[in-house]
Amino acid sequence: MSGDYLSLFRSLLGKAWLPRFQEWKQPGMAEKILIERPAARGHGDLATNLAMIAAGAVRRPPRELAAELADDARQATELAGHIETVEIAGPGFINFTLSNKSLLGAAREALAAGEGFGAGTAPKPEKILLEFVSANPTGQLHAGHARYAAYGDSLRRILSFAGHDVTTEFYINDYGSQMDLFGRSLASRYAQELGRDVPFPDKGYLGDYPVHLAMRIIAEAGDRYLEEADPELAPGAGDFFKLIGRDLVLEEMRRVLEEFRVTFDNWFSERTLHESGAVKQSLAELEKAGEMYEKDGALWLSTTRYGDDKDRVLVKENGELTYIAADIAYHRDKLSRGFDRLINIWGADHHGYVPRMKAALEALSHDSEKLEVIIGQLVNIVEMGERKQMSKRAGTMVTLSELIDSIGVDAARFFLVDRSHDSPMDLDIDKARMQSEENPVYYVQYAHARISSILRKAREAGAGADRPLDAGPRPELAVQERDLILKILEFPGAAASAAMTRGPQRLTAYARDLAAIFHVFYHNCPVIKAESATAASRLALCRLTRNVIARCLGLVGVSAPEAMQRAGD
RNA sequence: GCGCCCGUAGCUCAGCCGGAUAGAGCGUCGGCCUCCGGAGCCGAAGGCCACAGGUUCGAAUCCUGUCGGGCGCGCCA
Repeated sequence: MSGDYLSLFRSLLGKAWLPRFQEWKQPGMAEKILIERPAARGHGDLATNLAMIAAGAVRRPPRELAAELADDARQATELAGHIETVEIAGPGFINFTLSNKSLLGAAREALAAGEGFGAGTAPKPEKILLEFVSANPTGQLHAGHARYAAYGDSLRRILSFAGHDVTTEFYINDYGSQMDLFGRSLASRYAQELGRDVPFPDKGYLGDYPVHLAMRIIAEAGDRYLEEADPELAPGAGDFFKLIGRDLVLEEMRRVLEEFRVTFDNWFSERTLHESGAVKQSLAELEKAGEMYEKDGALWLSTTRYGDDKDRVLVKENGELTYIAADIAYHRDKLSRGFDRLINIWGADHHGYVPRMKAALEALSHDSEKLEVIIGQLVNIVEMGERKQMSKRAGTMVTLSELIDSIGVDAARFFLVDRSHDSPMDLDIDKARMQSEENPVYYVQYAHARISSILRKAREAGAGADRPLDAGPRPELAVQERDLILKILEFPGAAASAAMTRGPQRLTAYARDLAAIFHVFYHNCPVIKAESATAASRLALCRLTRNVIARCLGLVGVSAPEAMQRAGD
């Protein structure tokens, strides 16, 4: 946790106050110290509400406790040099004003920490498997997938930065009745394109996409598979085509995801679980553990024993396996790979599935606490002020590819991740396109470009752009300069909070704040034009600010440009 | 009917392990470019934090209920 000044300050306070906690017989109090930035400027740089928390336990007036704590802080050798003033205010807040020297020292350390500033905040680093998107390989990725892709990939970056060992995985649902239907739809379109009438299956995959796939197959292989496409001649026609189709679809998905800056360490095929016997094996294990029973000709798993609201069928009456049978084997496989935690990102339409999956893991004597399912709310497409459901059939589907084309990767990723994953989102594609130039992402990127420009100018002028932050004495700091440093010092906390709450929007919000504070600093504090020592110090502060902005953007997969193109060009 | 999520400025949404005067972007109105990038800054208007109770010194935040919206409740995936 290098460069985390606020944590350091907290632990110094804990040390200074330890005798007082012992006197109050509240030895655990040090854990409860919460350091915040007060909302109002008159309330100092940092504040703690500890006296008010303690008042309840000690049964004494908060202001009285605050007075004692404030005295201790003023006299503590640990804090000497860090603190300018300590004041009590309101119902019992203790407000600290930090010394310029301490602030500059903190900024210097943050700069020296470089890439490591704010990294490694996880209290207990874990080996994590993060599974997301996992779309059926039967069509294109849509805006809903885009949301989960942006969210999941940001989470990968954020959790890794916090010190976790993260592996990402895309589960390919390439087995079962949907795939069969897809294969038969594709076979039919292929034959039809070649002039042979092979009937289109009932409830098959409509739309242009299977037709495009068929045409691609023709472009590559001509009519070579024509006999294969006809179920009259080849009983396994669907099987043949679904595998070709799957590969084409996956290739396309991978390409679009990469363009969206989302990559997966593993692509895991459901089919392989059936072929390797892994599904049968986990069924046998459940059977052996006495967790299964037969009813109505089907095989059931007693998930109700572990909190599910009804038992679930694993083997259907007709002998086919249900989706969850394979999913159990899949999660068993994940756990066998030695992960401390499995994080799954599922759409809200799958949330009812969580209890049965956890129950299944319990039935296999696994700790279901290891499975963390994050439910992402859905994306509504808004057109002409009207909400439409995302539907492949109704043609109201906006694809990831279209989204990238209309607003670009940066704006799309920032937009998708800027609101919390558990509130539903409206996406008006036309509005998004029109407003793309006013997207908040540019506000943050502009600050980065502006700083880059200042640093370029300084370097050209030989103004010492690379001099260390503490070059020369700097007894004075402008308020805007103090605000900027204090905001930067919040970064490790923001990154930690984003990781802990699985909330990338903490970082986009933080980045916006930081950019705003930088713009204010810029308008009030000359950098290059300041006298030499001040200029050197401010240039270093600019570098630090740029690093942090770039880091925030990088953690959500958004680029940090050295220069912005002018709007309207 | 039961379960999960959401209800905060005109719009899109942060804040939700309780804290001081509730924030941002967009939109509206008024200022600021001989000066390091005006995609910026400064100011103004705009809020019973859905509603009603409860816990607390203190509630947008925690608990209960009501209303409104989304999503589930398959031998589909």
